[in-house]
Amino acid sequence: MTTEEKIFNAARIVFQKKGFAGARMQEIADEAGINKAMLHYCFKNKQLLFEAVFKNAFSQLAPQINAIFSSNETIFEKIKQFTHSYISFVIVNPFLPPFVIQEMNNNPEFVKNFFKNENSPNPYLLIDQIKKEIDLGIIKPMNPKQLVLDIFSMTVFPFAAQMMVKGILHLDDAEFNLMMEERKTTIAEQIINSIKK
Amino acid sequence: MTTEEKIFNAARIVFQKKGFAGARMQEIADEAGINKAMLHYCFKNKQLLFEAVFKNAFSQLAPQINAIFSSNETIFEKIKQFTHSYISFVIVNPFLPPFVIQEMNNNPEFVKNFFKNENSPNPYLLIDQIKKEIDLGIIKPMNPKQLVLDIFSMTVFPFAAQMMVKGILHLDDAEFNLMMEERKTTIAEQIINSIKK
DNA sequence: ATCTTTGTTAACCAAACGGTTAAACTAAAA
DNA sequence: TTTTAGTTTAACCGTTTGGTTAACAAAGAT
Repeated sequence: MTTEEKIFNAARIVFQKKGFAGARMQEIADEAGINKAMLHYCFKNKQLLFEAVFKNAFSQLAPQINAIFSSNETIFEKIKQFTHSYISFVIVNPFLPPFVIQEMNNNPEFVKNFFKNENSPNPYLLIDQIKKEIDLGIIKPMNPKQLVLDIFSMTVFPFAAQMMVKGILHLDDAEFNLMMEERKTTIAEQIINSIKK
Repeated sequence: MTTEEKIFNAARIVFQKKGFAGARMQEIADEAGINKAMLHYCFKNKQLLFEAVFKNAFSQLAPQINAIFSSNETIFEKIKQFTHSYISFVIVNPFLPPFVIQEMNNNPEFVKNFFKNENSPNPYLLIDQIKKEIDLGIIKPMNPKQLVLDIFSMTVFPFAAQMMVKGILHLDDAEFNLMMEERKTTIAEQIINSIKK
C-alpha cells in the first residue's frame, strides 16, 4: 500500500467519524502511521484531502445506482434491485450515509458544485419511467418524485440515522444488521404493494 | 429577551448550521450581539451550551411524539397523527433532524447517555400495540420494529437529508415544502395500505 | 452612604490547529 | 561513486480557538 493510499484510508476513517470540522490533520497522520507533513506533501491541504475522500465515496455509489436506474427493467424490478444493491453496499460502508448528510448540511455550496460537476445519482430516467407506467395504468397516479423519495427514505434513513435508530429501538449491531438484511426484500415488496394498481 | 435567551437562540442557530465542532464561540457571541465572555459567564463552556441546545431541541419533539404513541387510538390513526404532526413540526424547524443525526454520529457516547437520562421518544407502546393488532388479524404479520422504522424513515428522511434531496430532485424551497405538505397525508395512506389485511 | 451581588466588557493567554521549511534519507540513474 | 530526483521527517510558525482575568457599571441590600 502506497503512502498516498495509507493517508487516503486514514482520512476516510477520521473524516467519516468526526466530519470535516471535527477531523484533525494530526489524527489522520497518526491513523496512517506517517508524519503530518506528508499529508500536505500528498494532498496539499485539508480541503483537498477531504474533497478526494468525498468524491471517492460518491463515485463508489453513483455508478451502481445509475446502472440500475437506466436499465430496461420494469420499475418494480428496479425498486427490488436498488434496495437490495444499496443496502448491501452500505452494510459494508455504514459510515457513508451520515457522512454525506452531515457535510451536505455543513457545506451546502461545496456540495451543490459537486452535484453539478461530478457524476451524481440521476433519478430522472426513473422519474420518466414512473410517469409512463402511470399513464399505462400499471401503477397508481402519484407524484413520481414522491415515489423516488419514498424509495430513498426507506433504504437510506436507517443507515443515515443509525445511532438514533439503534438508541430508540434498543438494537445492538447484530440485531441492526439482521433487520437491514430483512429490509433488502421487504422494503421493495411494501412499496410495490402500495403503488401497483 | 434576556441575555441568556439571546445567547441560547444564537447558539441554536450556529450549532444547527455548523455542528458542534464547526461552531465558533465568537460567532455565537456575534450572532447574539454580546461579548464572548458572556457565553462563559452564562453557560460555563461550549459543551454545556451545546447540551442545553441539544436537550431543548429534543424536548420540543419527544412529548408530542409520546403523546401520540400512548393515546388510545388505533395504529392506523396513530400513524396518521404522527406523520402529520411531525412534518408540521419540522417544516417550522427544518434544521433539527440533520443536526440531531450529525451529533449522534460525531458524539455517540454523549447521545447514548442522553437517551438513558432524558425523556426520549419511546416507541415501545406503539410496538406492543402493533403486536396485538397483528395477533387480532388487523394488520399483516411482520416485525413491529420494521414498521416503526418505516414510519420514521418516510417522515424524517426528507428533512434529515434535505440538502441532498433538493440537489438530486432539483427542488427549490417552495417545491420542497409543497412535497412535504403532500406527504403529511400520503405517507400514512401508503403505509396503512401496505400493512392492512 | 457603603457594601455586595449581578451583569458586561476589553484585553489577554495557553493550547491546539493547519500549514511550512529545510534538512535528512532513499534508491535509482549517470 | 556521484548525482539527482523523489520521500519522509523533526522542528518550527502564524493564526485561531476556547477559555480566563480584571476592571467596571448598575442595582439592591445593610
